[in-house]
This record gives sequence, C-alpha cells and structure tokens, in this order.
Amino acid sequence: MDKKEWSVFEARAKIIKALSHPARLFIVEELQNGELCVNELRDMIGFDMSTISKHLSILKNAGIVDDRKEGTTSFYYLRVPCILKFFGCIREVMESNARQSNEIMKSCNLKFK
Amino acid sequence: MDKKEWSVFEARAKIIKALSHPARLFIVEELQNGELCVNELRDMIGFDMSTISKHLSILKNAGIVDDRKEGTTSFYYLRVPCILKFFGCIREVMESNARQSNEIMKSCNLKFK
DNA sequence: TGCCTATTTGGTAAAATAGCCAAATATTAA
DNA sequence: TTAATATTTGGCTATTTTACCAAATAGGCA
Repeated sequence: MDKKEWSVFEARAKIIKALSHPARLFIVEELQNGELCVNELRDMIGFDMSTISKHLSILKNAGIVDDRKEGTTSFYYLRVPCILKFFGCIREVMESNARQSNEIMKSCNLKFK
Repeated sequence: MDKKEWSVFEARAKIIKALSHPARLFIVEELQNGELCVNELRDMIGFDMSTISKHLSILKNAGIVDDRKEGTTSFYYLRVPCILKFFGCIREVMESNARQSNEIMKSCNLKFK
C-alpha cells in the first residue's frame, strides 16, 4: 500500500483510538447532555483528576471535544455530535455477539440463567 | 460509577479498540467488497502474514468479522456491516478538524499551498 | 507417507498507554 | 500579596500493544 494512502488510515485510526477507552466513551456519552468540567467528570468516573484531564486532552487532540475556559474552570463539550451515531453501531455488534453466544449455548443444550 | 455500568463501557471500548489500528481499519474497509483471505490482505497491506493473522483475530474476537475455512484457506468477511457507518462520522471529524486548522491558518494570515 | 501451501501460535523486544503522585500554572478572593 | 481552587504537566511504573521470526498446525496432493 502506498504511504499516502496508509497515512489516511492512520489519521482515521487516531480518531477511533481516542474513543477506545471506557472512561473516554463515558465522557463522550455524558457530554451529549451538555458541557461538563473536569471536576464533575472526576466525581462521576472516580479516577484521579489528572487522569481525567489527560483523557480529555486525548479527546480534544482528536478533535472530538473542545473546551471553553471560565475562570479557572475548563468546560468541555462535544465538538462533533455525529460521534453519537457510533454507539448505535457498537450496540448492534454487541447484540450480534450475544445472539451468537446464545446459539452456541443452545447447540450445547445450555441455557442462560 | 458502579461496577456493572463500568463494564458496559469496557465492552463497548473493546469493540472500538478493535477498530483503532490502521491495518484493521483497512481490512474492514476492504471486506466491504467481499471476503478475502489472509494471503490477499498480506499482499495489500504488506505486513508479515502472522501480523495480519493476529489483526484478523482481534477483529474476529470483537465480533466484527468472522471466517470461513475452505481447505487450508481462511476467508474472512464482515459480520456487522453497520461498522461502515463509522467511516462517515470519522470523515466528519476529520473535515471538522481541517476546517478548524484552516481557520487558525487564516487568523495568522497564512494559506494552504 | 511426505511435501507444499495457508494459517496460526509462541516468543521477544520496542513502543505506546494508563494510572497515580507531586509539582507547576492560572484565576479568583481575601 | 497570600491563600484557595481548578486544571494541567512531568515523572514514574506497570501493563498492553505491535511487529517480526521461528515453529507448530492442518489440508490437499503426488
């Protein structure tokens, strides 16, 4: 594959990678309902504030969120709402996986409790 | 956050993480056009065959692709076509990023060549 | 059986990621 | 100016990821 084409896939992967962590997924999902500051997210998620701050900077660096300063507080918000369409698809994958597991269980004559 | 809720985000993150590598994105995109074997993908991407095989197993493990054996050959195919909707959104993020860079350039009186 | 082809698996080294703590920065209030 | 608050940054360690090579596995065919 040529270098130029590969760099397109790298750029896409960078954005997706920014979403590939539970804390960051949680943040994106929460920001649907409006902006939040680092403090508030820390209280919801429970990691160290510095950890949350770094997750936010990864999302910001990917262009998924942006921030707005007010005094000493940084309010983060979703910059690209279409990200939310992602979740529908992820859900489909999970349901499809569950269906498959279910069939395997059945074929072994097992049942979910 | 409670443990159970967190595990949902972990499950989602696992699926997204499976997509967060340029080779794996390339594979998914190629599989839109029909199934391919490891060999063919190796020729297109250029990594070692064992590397490709491992990328495929990550995608399979996430439930995104599945395989069908024919003799010694494994044909891989997309199991969940909705994955493709992802790319539209990724593109939007990239365009939005480009727009922003462009505005920063402008505000510095610079232009793209 | 023994060889050839296609793929997977195990091992390993280098790089990236994630979390915490402590320290630095910045803004507001006293 | 000093103190208090909100956030970011640097440093460190532990873990995970990635890619290669070599070896193992499996099917098809002479």
